[in-house]
Amino acid sequence: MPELPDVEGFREVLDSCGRGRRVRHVDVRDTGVLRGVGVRRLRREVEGRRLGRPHRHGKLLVAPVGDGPALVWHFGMTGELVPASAGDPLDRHDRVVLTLDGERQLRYRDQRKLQGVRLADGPGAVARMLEGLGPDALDIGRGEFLALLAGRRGAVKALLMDQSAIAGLGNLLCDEILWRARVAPGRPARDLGEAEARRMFTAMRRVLATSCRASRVPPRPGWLTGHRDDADPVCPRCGTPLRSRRVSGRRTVWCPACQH
DNA sequence: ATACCTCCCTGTGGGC
DNA sequence: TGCCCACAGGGAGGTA
Repeated sequence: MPELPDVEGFREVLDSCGRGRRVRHVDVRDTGVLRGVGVRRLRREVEGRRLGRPHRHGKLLVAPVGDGPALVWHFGMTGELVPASAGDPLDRHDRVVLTLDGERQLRYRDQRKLQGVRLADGPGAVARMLEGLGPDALDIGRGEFLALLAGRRGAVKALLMDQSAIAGLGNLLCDEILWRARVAPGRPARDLGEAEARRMFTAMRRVLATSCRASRVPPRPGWLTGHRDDADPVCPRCGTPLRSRRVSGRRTVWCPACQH
């Protein structure tokens, strides 16, 4: 699930429910989601400290605890951050439960455990975790975006999906952006014309803005995302049957009539 | 630099 | 009904 808009929603959850509150207890219910940190060190570094202002870069969510370390979440395909009360029944996929002041809880819920939680010792460690990522998709300027496209000969969708080039876009967002900009996913990025490249940037901004408001890529009837799982999906713009194939290892859906 | 492959996990839905 | 496989909105690491 989680792409930039989803993680932005988790950041808001963390900010509104967690910021300024002390972590009373860390309950690791499944160590399979801990990355590079064990239960003991996690508890020692986090329990008793207050959550700071959370920060998101791409699909990573960084939550400072106290004045030193930070929790760093990556939600994989199925992760989410769920606000709860201590008395609420646990979900079978609640992997890590933070109990805060006032019986509040933040639960890291994740079915597949493809990614998980890391602990950064301090600001330097946070920076190292982020250093492989490109600029955040919400921050990148048009000039920088156009330069990115011009510098790649591979498929434009592969570029958008590459977190080291631009951080935050996932499979659904990429397909939606390409569909809105009327660009076929397999086109070599550097072959795009000026007008196409500008449409790509505009589409990215609009799709991100709307998706962030919904904290997800909304499966609206007028969006490609609203139809990709239909039995016989057709383009919501022109009615042409949609096509589907793998691009950069992911299912890619596009309209052969409006995307060139 | 880029395209492919496998692997990491769990759950679901379809075909047989 | 049961079994097996492919696939699912994540990424890393290795190979050509």
